[in-house]
Amino acid sequence: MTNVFDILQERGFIEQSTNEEEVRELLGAGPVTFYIGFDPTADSLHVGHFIQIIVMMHMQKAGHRPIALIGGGTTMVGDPSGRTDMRKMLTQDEIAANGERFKKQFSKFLYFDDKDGAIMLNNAEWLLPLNYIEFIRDYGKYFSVNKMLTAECFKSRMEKGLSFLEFNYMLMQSYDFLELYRRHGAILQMGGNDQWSNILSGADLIRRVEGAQAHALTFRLLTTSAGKKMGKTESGAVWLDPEKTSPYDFYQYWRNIDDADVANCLGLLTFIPMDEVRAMTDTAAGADINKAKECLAYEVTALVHSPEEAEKAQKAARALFGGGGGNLDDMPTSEISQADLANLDITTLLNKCGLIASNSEGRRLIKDGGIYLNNQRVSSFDQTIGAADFKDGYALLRKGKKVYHKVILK
RNA sequence: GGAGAGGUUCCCGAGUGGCCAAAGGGAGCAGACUGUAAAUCUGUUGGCACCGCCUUCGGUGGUUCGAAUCCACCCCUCUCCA
Repeated sequence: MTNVFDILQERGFIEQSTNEEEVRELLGAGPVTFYIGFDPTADSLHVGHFIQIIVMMHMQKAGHRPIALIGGGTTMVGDPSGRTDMRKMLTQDEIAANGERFKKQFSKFLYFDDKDGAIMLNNAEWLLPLNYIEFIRDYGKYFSVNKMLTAECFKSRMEKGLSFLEFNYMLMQSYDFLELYRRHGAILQMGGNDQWSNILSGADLIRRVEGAQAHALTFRLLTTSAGKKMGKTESGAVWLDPEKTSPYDFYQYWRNIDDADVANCLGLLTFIPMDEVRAMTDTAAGADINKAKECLAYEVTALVHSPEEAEKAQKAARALFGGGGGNLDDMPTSEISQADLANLDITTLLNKCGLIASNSEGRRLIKDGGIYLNNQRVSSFDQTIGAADFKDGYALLRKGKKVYHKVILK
């Protein structure tokens, strides 16, 4: 059987490890219990988390045991890594509620059932009851402030300022690793490359306290070829929760990524064998790359939502962009009543559908020629909408080239 | 605690009494060209009953015909000193 380390490497995940050879051997030798932490700072996981989940899936497939750690405790502190300012403080209730949402989402991707299955834990369990004096006496003594200050994750904050609260984050995460080592024999922590210093610090703590060797392995963050973080849209992150990012929008996000990022994403976000990925993208010149994009969009949507949802999204997208035919049932839709129809103008309608944030924006868009009703450019912002615009009971609104919205007249 | 610098529209960052809804850049949005791509060019980016009106420049008061700009107090951030 192929060593999962090689798989991860081939697919482009691996960025840094404590010792490449040792970690590789470790993963080849037998089942390893490892963990990845997720701080519940929002009410849904997003694609940045998804890449970590994919890693856990690869690892579980290879016979290793994942611990999905929900950071109910660490979120109380807030990770300063990769941030230029302090995070918004969340209340304990919000954190707990978010943690519950995470929990549900995880169960979709990993097996937790049997005794060898994945484990889901929340570090609130051991972090919240910690006693301050006891903790800093027993563990604080192992941390060198001088050394911590040289860590990359703090360096960037030396100018903008770093509160003592956030400075403690590294200790909390390190303690997690130690706790999971003690409870479940976890000897490997993985995470995004921004977690490198936090993870290392935990491995150090285990060595100092327990005299045992623990390992760190970090992955590339999901970035575009231009180095920008992926998974962001104008309306925020690309969420895994279908309520927050509809399967259609999710599909479209991947369908629209840059040519240069397709191969990358196929490696990181799907399970398509790498030789197929290469076959699809290596030679794909010009418009052929679109096939690879469709494949990517379909696969990721199928994984995150379901093959049925992916199918629907694909059909809707093809119907809209492929020119005629196809099924318009699965695109974003609003309903209006006969009563709404009285004196209904285009701006009001756009507003109702959530396509514009203000009437001013609507005016602007119409002035710029960016609004279409039933594929006819709208030229006046006070154009009225009547029953005649609803052929077959619906009207098709479009904003710009890509944002379609169906309005059903009830 | 002391001294200094600073808090401006989504972000960075100009602006130091009227010509400021506020330069410039980034980012977003739209148009053209395309492959639902990139690059490029153009337009645009507080709100509204939109040739006009209303609300914005950390907060609260004040000076003034008029304040993002001046004054007072307060809050917050950074740097140096303790």
